[in-house]
Amino acid sequence: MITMSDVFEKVMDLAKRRGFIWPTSECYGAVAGFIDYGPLGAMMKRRVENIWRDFYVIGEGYYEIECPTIGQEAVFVASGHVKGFSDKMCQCPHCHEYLRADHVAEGGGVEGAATMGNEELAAAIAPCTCPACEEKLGKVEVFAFNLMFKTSIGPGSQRAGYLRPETAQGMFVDFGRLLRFYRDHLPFGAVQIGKSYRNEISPRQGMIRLREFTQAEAEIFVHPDEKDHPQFSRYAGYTMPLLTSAQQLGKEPAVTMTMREAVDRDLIANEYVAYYLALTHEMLIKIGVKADRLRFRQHLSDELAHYAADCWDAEVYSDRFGWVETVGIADRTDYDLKSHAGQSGTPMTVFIQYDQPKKVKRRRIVPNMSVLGKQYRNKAKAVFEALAQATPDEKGADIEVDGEKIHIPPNLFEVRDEVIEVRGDEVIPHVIEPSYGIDRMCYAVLEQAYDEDTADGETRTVLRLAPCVAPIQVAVFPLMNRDGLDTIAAEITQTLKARGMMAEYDDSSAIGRRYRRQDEIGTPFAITIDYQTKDDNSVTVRDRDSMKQVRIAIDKIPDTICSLVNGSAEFSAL
RNA sequence: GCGCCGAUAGUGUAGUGGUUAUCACUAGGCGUUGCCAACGCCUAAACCCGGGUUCAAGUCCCGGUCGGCGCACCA
Repeated sequence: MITMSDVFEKVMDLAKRRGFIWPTSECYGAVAGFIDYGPLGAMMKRRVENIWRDFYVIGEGYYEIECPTIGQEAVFVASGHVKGFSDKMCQCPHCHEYLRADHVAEGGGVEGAATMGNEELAAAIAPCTCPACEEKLGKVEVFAFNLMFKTSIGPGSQRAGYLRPETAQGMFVDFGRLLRFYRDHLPFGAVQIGKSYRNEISPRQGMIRLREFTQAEAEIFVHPDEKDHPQFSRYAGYTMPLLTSAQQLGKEPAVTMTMREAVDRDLIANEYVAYYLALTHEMLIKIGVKADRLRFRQHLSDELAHYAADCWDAEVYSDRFGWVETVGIADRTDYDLKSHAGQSGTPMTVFIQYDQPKKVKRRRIVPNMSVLGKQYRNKAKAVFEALAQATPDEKGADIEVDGEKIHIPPNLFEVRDEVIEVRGDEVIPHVIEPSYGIDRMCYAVLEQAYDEDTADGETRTVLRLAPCVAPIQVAVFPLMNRDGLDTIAAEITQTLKARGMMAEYDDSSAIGRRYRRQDEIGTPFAITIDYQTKDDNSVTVRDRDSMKQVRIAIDKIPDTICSLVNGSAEFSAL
């Protein structure tokens, strides 16, 4: 282990130098909040994404969909992003500091700032002092800063579009199609991996806060009364440290307990949330996050979105940035589907059939259309509607239409009591949403993998990447670049590639240098062809972390390397 | 956005306003080399961008961009 105060800089340096990530469009000057993944970074990121797919698409059976990254305005009106994703801001005329206008107002004792319009708020904060320079603000302009990138769709810019600030909305608006795809059954889920965009005011911290970033989100639609996960037994006994809201308020350390216990004690809202907390824990460990640098923190009531029933963040500890929110797992209730149903006019419900149809008594009031229609003419429709809701007695029914009280005598309608069969309910599903920040996961993987040790008195830089996320899975070296060793090495490389392995052949310079080069980019295994190979068809396999070597037969190479990379075999057991 | 600090080959760096911009590593070529950054020879490669001051700017000044830190922001 190394103790380095600034792993961040070393990791970023290595990332730039060896082609993991670098600033975008450097020849024109980079742009804050945007990065390029280089050859090795893009490869590693795909591996992380594919492990995510293994868990959600293959494991859970939630199919992946792909929606546009530009959405029309209505989508984000419904989601609340057009209104709620913007902050009311103002600029101090004295020190030119940008300030949150509503925060200034609250600090100055103004009530109801959150609901004020821009002009009203500007007037309200005029007597307040600037929190930065403590001058009296006076006349300022309050303006909205929306964190969404806005664009226009088609010529003439009649139609507003936004770059999506999250992938989630695509799955919500596709609800009807997805429901039919899953043959009208709850629960079901859909997932999406893709770019999202937020026009951050001041992005910082390398790849932690980006203006364009990759999200992997799952939207799991469940019956609101059935939040027990059918496969919960898989994780019922799974333990991990939980930092509940109570623990945080009491400044107590995280508690470790099983998921079963956490749900039973109501620390986690339901089995679904608990299941995905555990699944997330398992996945983050698999990609190489260290258990002691991973915790799950529950949102406090004041940071919980108003519609959410429960929300937990998986936080990964960074030497540079402290605890970084990397995954969010929320029970979003029926908020999103309700919003889109309301905005679009399309019902977003599932018909849940009863085991037995219910017989329900119903009173129906049938108006005498021909008489009432003539009598009330253009008001007739409103009269019929009011009458249907009325509770008539033997003297007739008293209704009110447009403020006018109307008496309908009993001979102008008929009251029918009937028994009808109700076969089920229309239910708005609740949504369980695990949402992963892929870029942050990649950063965590790199930072935690970075290590320096001493080999032969020299410092060795080594990325201890989990074999399953390492960009290059195996390197193949001929000990000498002659005597046929190079052709044997080239053949082995081809064989490995034919098995789908990312194998790299290298015959340049000294063998030690080649090992070091691969150590630095995290290649877990190296095969060396030496003179003994020509005698007995065996090669050495070298382990990156221990630098130990074992001999294996050439024909065993593909199977052995595959098992080592996918984790079904350990090097130490060879 | 504000404030402070910084920016020189791929990386890390030296560089009092005045020669052909220093050194190391890295990378490429050739040779050598029987397992962990070996060696020899050769080669490639940089003053962030735009103004200004000056006879002369990598160096001083102003603006911008990017990066780091603090503030603010982070549905």
